[in-house]
Amino acid sequence: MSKINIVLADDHVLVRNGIKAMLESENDIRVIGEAGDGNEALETAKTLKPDIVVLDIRMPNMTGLEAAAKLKSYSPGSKAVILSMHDSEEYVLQALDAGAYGYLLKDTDKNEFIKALKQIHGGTKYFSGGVSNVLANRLLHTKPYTSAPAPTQKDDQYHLTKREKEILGLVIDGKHNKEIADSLSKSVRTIETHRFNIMKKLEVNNAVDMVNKAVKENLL
Amino acid sequence: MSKINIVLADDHVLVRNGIKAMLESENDIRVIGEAGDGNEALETAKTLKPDIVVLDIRMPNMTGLEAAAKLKSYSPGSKAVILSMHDSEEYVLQALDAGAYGYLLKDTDKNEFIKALKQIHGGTKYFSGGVSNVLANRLLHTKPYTSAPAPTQKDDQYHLTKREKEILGLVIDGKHNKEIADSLSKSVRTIETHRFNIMKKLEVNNAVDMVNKAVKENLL
DNA sequence: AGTATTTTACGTATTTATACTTAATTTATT
DNA sequence: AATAAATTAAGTATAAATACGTAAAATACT
Repeated sequence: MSKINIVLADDHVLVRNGIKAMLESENDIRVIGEAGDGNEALETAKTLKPDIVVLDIRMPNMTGLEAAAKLKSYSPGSKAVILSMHDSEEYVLQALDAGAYGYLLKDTDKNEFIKALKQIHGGTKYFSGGVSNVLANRLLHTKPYTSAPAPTQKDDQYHLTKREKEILGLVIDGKHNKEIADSLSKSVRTIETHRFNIMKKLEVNNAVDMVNKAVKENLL
Repeated sequence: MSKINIVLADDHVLVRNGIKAMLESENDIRVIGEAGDGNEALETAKTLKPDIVVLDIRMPNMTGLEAAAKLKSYSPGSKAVILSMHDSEEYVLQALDAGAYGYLLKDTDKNEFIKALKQIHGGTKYFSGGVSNVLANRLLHTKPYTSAPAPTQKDDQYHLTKREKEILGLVIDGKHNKEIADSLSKSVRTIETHRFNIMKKLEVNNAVDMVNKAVKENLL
């Protein structure tokens, strides 16, 4: 069996070196190229036709997500893997949407990283355990992901503050105001105020509709 | 911080011992109970109220999946984790549907296992990397999982009458009791009685949870 | 025809949510 | 330092939901 050829794209040389060192011990994996930004990653992939391109999500010129989406037209046989520090739902879903074969968190340990690369090379997607949560919840709440709904002003129309989102989340979990108040060490009146404000913002007039709308508009 | 209390359910003593040995080194995790089949797992959970119940998928009397589904009524605070040898799509999706917080493959290594338990204890779902593929594909190919064919007697546990379902549907639509009463030409008291009965049947104690459970259990 | 289930609805009491307003603190932003 | 935004929380009033128990009709099932 031939080695798995990798191209690493990350704007920090240090990070690239770290990953390279990590992979060096594994002798069926080989880093054949590196890139410092999205464009370069695509060009390198086009030239070297690696099996896998590891893309940092945050890079100059072009993000890893954009690069992942374009990868197949530069090197059809290469598979993109997104590397990220965050387990943000948006990112994970966008990665999926961009056709990425994996989404790895930066705190993934060596063993898992290698396991993931091998699995992906075998054609199976791999999402870090820390991220599977996002997929699971998305599936449970059964909205198939419709690629990015242009977070223009819609985001503002229903703009909720951090605290409001937190409380909304607890309401969605079926918690009573009293429970929420206790768990946040706040007065029940405060929670009531927040709920009132949330309902006003969402233009609804009862808790169930509030939850409905929150889920529908994905405000959590 | 207190330890994470675990109950292990697997029909093979050897497997239980293996897992126990694996977890022993971790000093914020403690195995407080064991069970050899699904029924026993539920009874043990009811008594010991562990944080997490690790359930082998294949067990005598009751499978891990069934036990996971019933766990919340035996020990509401406990989270179920399914342990399986297979990454079968059906199993994974059924685990999700049963409300499990995780799905771990039996070849999961020690580090990952512990990471998973901690993460799950923190309230975040964890699905083995080898399994995330299933979730990802399911999401991409966008058929939201419609809970398995005929859930045998589960149907009976939460059996709602036609009227109750009708009213539940209206509640889910965010209607107030007054509106429901008007649209059905019934008294508000009647609607209240129905709601009370529905909530008793679903073992919940507020409207949002009623809706949550109804959606989750697909009772409409 | 007789029994079981479902649907309807009242009583009574308690709790919780809704509907606003106002306003004192914190925390961010410029 | 000044302004804006967010968080907290009170007042006051009304409306609605929750928690049972009880029970008369209407339907369904054997």
